[in-house]
Amino acid sequence: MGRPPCCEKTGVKKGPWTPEEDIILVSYIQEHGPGNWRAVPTNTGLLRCSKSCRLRWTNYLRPGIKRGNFTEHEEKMIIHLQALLGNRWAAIASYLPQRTDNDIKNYWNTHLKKKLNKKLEGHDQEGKSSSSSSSQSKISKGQWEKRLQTDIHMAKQALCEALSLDIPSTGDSPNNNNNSTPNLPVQEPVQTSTTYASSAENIAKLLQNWMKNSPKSSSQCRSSSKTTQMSSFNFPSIGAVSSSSPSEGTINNATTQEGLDSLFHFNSSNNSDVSQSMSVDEGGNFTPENNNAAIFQVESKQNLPNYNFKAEINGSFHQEESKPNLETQVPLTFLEKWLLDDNTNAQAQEELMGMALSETADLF
DNA sequence: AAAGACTCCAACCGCGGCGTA
DNA sequence: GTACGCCGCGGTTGGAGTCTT
Repeated sequence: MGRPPCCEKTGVKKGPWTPEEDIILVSYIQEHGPGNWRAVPTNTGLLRCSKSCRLRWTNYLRPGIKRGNFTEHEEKMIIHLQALLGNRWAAIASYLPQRTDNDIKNYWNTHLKKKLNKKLEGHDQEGKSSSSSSSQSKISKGQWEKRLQTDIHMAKQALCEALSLDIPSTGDSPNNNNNSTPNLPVQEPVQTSTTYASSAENIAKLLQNWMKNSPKSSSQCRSSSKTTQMSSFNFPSIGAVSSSSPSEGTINNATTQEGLDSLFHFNSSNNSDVSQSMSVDEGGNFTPENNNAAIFQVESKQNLPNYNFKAEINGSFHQEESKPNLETQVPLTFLEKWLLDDNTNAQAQEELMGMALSETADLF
């Protein structure tokens, strides 16, 4: 019949992840690659449910995540995509591969919503003051969105039908993630070769913070970028944590210098996805082998489901999503073309972004 | 300086789709 | 065909940090 339960509800740790847990998770994924989340807690000895592990990886530890402020361009992208797709954050995030859906969702809820509300209110005030508003401006936002979504839906259906004749299967895309636009022909909008800050940098920061934190304090402090700097470093005993998983040797190695090297020098030859260059000095201090940012060399490996990276010497990444070239001859609406276009058309995007929503509505 | 209000975001929860036994 | 588990998604929450009074 069915499978064993995902995870026992009892004895599962909740709350913020400690740096130690992060290290264990990262090293495990480095070894085995992402996926098969159910096996992660049992194999690593982490007292976390598989869901929590997956979330931690996808939202925080995963390579390629950009942190910090959203750029104006990203902001505009999100606003427009939200207008198009609604609160389908995963779909929106697929157009901003450096950002997680959680990040985008948070940013929307905390910043953009308010921003737009203010703008909307301002517009309302203007509308009230000037009675001779155009007939178009009378269309409420809700109506406009409905119309937009209907149009998109119809366009997608037409595209899907057309593609089903021309392309036997589009399901092989490694990024075909069952998101809410499954029928959209996936010429993935993400950059085929985009340079951006290493998110492995996140892990570097994390590791640096962790190195600076004492194990005791680390359980108190959050492992986010907000983590306060600690003055001393005591290397925690990861081996102790991994004692519950004797079958996994890699984690036990981490207590030795060799183990550390193997931990920080991601260069697995099988299906591991990341390779990093870092060093740990005599005092156990973690030092990236470059001045400011740690260099993580992340190379494209074959079996990686989602992310292939090429590293540059300056520590930035090229993300090369190995997607099938689904160049189609099917006519697209202007806006969908724009959405499906890659980021090399930044200027065109900027122009489109500059348009008012009411203007983009005319494109349909 | 202290207390309360507010902001932000990592993490949790619950649901639905899909795959598997 | 059915039941069950896994995975991914969107909504929500908890609490640390920051701002205001």
